[in-house]
Amino acid sequence: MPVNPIDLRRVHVFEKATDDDLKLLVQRAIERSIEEGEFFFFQGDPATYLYILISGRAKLMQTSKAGQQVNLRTINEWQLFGALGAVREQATYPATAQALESSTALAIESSFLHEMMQTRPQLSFGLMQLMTGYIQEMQARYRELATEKVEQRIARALLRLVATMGVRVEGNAVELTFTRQQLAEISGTTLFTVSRVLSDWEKQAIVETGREKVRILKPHDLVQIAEGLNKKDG
Amino acid sequence: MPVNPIDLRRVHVFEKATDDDLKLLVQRAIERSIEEGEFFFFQGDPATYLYILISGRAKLMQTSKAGQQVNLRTINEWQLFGALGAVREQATYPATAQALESSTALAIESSFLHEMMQTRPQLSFGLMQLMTGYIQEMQARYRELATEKVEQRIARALLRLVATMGVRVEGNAVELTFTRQQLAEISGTTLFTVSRVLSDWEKQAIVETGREKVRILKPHDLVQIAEGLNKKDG
DNA sequence: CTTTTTGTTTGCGCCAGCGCAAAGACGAAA
DNA sequence: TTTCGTCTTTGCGCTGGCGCAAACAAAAAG
Repeated sequence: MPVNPIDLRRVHVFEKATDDDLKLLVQRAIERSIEEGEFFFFQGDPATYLYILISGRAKLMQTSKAGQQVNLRTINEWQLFGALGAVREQATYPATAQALESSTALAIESSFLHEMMQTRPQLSFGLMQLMTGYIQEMQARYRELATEKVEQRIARALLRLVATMGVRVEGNAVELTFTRQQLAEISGTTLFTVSRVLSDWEKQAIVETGREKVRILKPHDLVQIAEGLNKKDG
Repeated sequence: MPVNPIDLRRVHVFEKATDDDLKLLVQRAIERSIEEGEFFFFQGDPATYLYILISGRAKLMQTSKAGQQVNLRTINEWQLFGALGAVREQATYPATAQALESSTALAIESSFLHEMMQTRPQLSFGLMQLMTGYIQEMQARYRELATEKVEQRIARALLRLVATMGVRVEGNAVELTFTRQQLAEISGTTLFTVSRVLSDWEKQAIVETGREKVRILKPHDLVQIAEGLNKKDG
């Protein structure tokens, strides 16, 4: 089903675009639907299209020569990804985008956005803001990985996920749908360690766990842990 | 001593700027010289100026609430830093910039560059390219930290430093000037571990070390190590 | 229903790398 | 030269967190 141009306003980068520009974008866009586990693009492919996720969920990940993977971030609805090609000619995607569930995205030619930005500074600023956001997030995550203990990192990962995609259930509990494996990748550890830590927290009634489920009962305690202030009842 | 506008071309972002624009920038710039160990700005300060390092060397670092530090990158001559404020109004610096040696930089008001970018798409693209470069580097470093062993990370850090600031000496050896502590911060480990690893490599004649000096004799061996292919004579 | 697949938990062994301490080496200054 | 401060090395003990294996649990498929 066709996308309403107005909906594109939900994409931060296009917040201040004119109605006409949005219409242009939608006209030039191709809709691509893929199944869970399939790929929008692979690391190393020429970055000819940029994508806007309109339904579903995807992840960006990076692989080293030795074949080891890390998750860079999770993409939710109305988020832009793969936009690098609009900046640098002949760029290749620095990461792989894989659908976490059946997903649909709008694909727009990178060169088209590039052209539009030539005459629309607002668009450039929008994209730059998106980029500075990434830079800051990556810097923060890098610092966390370098200086913090696993427990802190898992806590932080959970809090970040709550902010972007938590679903409020009864009371002030919030529920997340994630496998231990995914959580491990996000927080840079192993599924075993995640499982052990979550079991610990469950004993302390900070969370409730289930298959592919984490329900957060005491967010404040998680914040304490994330900031390294949980000096054993200090 | 005054900066020649033409020299600003050495800054990637200004590569394609007109002579007039460069002149404008220099006119609006303030020269700031600081001593080793002093600061251009602190994390959390309002990002009112952006800087171009014209001599010396500086580092960008980030501190967590708990006071732990990481180095984000080293800034060399003719590199732009602290440019975030030109993108987002009322932004604050997400990192602290400290001089590694006596350094001089041009300070330009963020709002001024912001204004210029309104009418000069080339400038925006230049800045975006800088940003995508950072994003990619941070992503790569994050992956390395998450998946690679210390030895690999130290090797990688050395190779990166060689590329940006290595000084060629006799033969094809390259020399770097860094304390073990700095190398440790860059590669996300401790000065002890760096020392041990370098001693190892010295025994294998891959490097020669001295006080604040690392001379790389066999870069190729380092590349092997960095890529995790040094399976004990595999 | 049964079987298969996918996800989770937990025990156990192990080791890379950290932290400390103490000694050594180098460079600068006097 | 000696002194002083900074940087480096190395031994030693310790532990956080990884990796494997095996059992268990829940969902999906048949």
